[in-house]
Amino acid sequence: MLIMKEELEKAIGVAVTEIWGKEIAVELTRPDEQFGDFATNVALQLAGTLGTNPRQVAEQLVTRLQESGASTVREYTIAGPGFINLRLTDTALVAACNAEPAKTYAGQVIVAEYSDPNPFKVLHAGHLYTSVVGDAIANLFVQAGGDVHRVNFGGDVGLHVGKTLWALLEKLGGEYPEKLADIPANERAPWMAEAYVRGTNAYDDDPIAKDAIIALNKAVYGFHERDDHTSPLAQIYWTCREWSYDYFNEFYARIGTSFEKYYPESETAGIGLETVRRHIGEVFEESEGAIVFKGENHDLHTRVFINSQGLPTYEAKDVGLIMKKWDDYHFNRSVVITGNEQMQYMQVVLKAIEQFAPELARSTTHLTHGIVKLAGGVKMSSRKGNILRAVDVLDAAAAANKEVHGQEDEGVTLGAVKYAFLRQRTGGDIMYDPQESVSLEGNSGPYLQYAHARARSMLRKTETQPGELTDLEAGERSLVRKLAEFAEVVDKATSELMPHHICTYLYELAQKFNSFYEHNRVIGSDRETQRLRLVRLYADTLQHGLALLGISAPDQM
RNA sequence: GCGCGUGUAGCUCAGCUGGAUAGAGCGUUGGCUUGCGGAGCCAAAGGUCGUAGGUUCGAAUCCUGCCACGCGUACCA
Repeated sequence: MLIMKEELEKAIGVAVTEIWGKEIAVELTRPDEQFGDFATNVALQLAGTLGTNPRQVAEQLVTRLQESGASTVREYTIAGPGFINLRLTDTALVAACNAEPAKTYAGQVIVAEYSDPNPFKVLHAGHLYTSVVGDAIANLFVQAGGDVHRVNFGGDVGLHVGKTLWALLEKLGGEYPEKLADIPANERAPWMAEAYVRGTNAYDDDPIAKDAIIALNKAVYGFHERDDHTSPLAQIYWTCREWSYDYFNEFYARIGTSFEKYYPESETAGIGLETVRRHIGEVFEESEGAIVFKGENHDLHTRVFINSQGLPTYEAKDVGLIMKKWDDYHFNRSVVITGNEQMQYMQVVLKAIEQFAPELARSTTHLTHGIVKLAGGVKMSSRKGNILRAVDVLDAAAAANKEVHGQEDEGVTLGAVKYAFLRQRTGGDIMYDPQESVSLEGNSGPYLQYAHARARSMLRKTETQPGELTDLEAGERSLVRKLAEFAEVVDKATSELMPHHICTYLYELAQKFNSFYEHNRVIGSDRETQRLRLVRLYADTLQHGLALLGISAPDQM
């Protein structure tokens, strides 16, 4: 389709040049179905510079196109103030359905970093959201031919570790790593999460605890520097760190994503520190005892990269991360997905990197999203940390699904959550309503899954083999027209890194099909082979689109 | 204060590289079932696109002011 569309745009551009001697970028758009398959407003654009009536311009252009235009176009019409609408031949339209999305990233190495949970802490709703979005975006790169590497970054060192460790010691009654064996595997994550909350409160309320936590934080850096795995405290640290990664992996497996590499901060801190120090004077400078990057010179904020104690801040660790990713992958493009509270922060980091490694900064894209809000609110106990956890969201969806559907179905529950997250444009906060997401009516993941299952069911029901699609009837043509848009929609979602376009499209497609289905018999009709082909095309397209979103398309539900 | 972002129907959202009557879903109202999975389809009601200006043949879309909310604004991430 893309190729055909580009050819048509080019042909119109050539005609314009031949008639008026002007170069103009022609862009075909998708008009309302009543007008045609493609439309262009070139006549309106030209009328201004030519000083003539747009409809006259359109007529002149259409006459020319009718003489020498593409064979894929059946007719050109002029409408409204001077739009030119094109209607394709059935053959061209059907051919367009089989077009593959563009392989924009063929042969390119892409690193997608998302999710980024911190060891020793709980996974919250934001991690679920960013994981779902990141996974879908990574899928788009894969679809476009990229060699995609999914990676994850998290703080296995830092104050939050000290806080958790402090409370863990209290729970254990001291540095007794052997007591960890008493914690059952399924209680480890909540046990640690609770410790983090307790440690945080102690840090804020109790000066003595605060000093102890700061000391613990320093001690943890020491475990990495000395490669200490044997001292009692180190044993507790490494074991709990491992527990965290187990907990993350279990969660990712549940939601159907996985990462090929974790970059713990402990591994990026050193290289970050080193890199920043190497560029003191040219890029970074000393200020009030710290090493900073003067963002003011670039219309950004000044930020600290190495604090006055000589420790790397997150800024330096992020510098290290980008350097490390580069060493590991030599990527063509690196995408980092985080919450939008980090947007301006990341601009500073990238601007700093641009000063000494411009190609790295240029090939790095930072995408941000908002936070997940639960419709109707949810009871959040301060004992749990007063946050909406990832499992709370999944459990709410599962409960709603069970209530409506009468049974548990992880595939449907996940489809509901993922679709609800992805159908909204990435960037702003999103409102999640569990009831609505599983409702199976309206714009939901399960609606699409069901639509797919129903189509597959029809294909199962008959022995007749799908045939060629020709001489389309009105209802069929309308559906084919929609199917032909798929590749374009995927391309748009890929170039903008906006998966929601696919959601919007799939829902419109399903509505189109349901309408067709309601008014046209397939099995047993005299156009059965043709329509079966249409049904299969539809089911395949739905399945393909859902797969890009990371949503399963069961054959039966 | 400054910077970034958001503001579209009762609710949740598309549309935002300017174009043809501003689109969906939920909810509301009415219709369709002796049929391939009715978890559907058809239809109606509902919007001064935050607000005031500006640019343009044409603005939800671009520019400016203002209002509301969110985030950021040096040693957190």
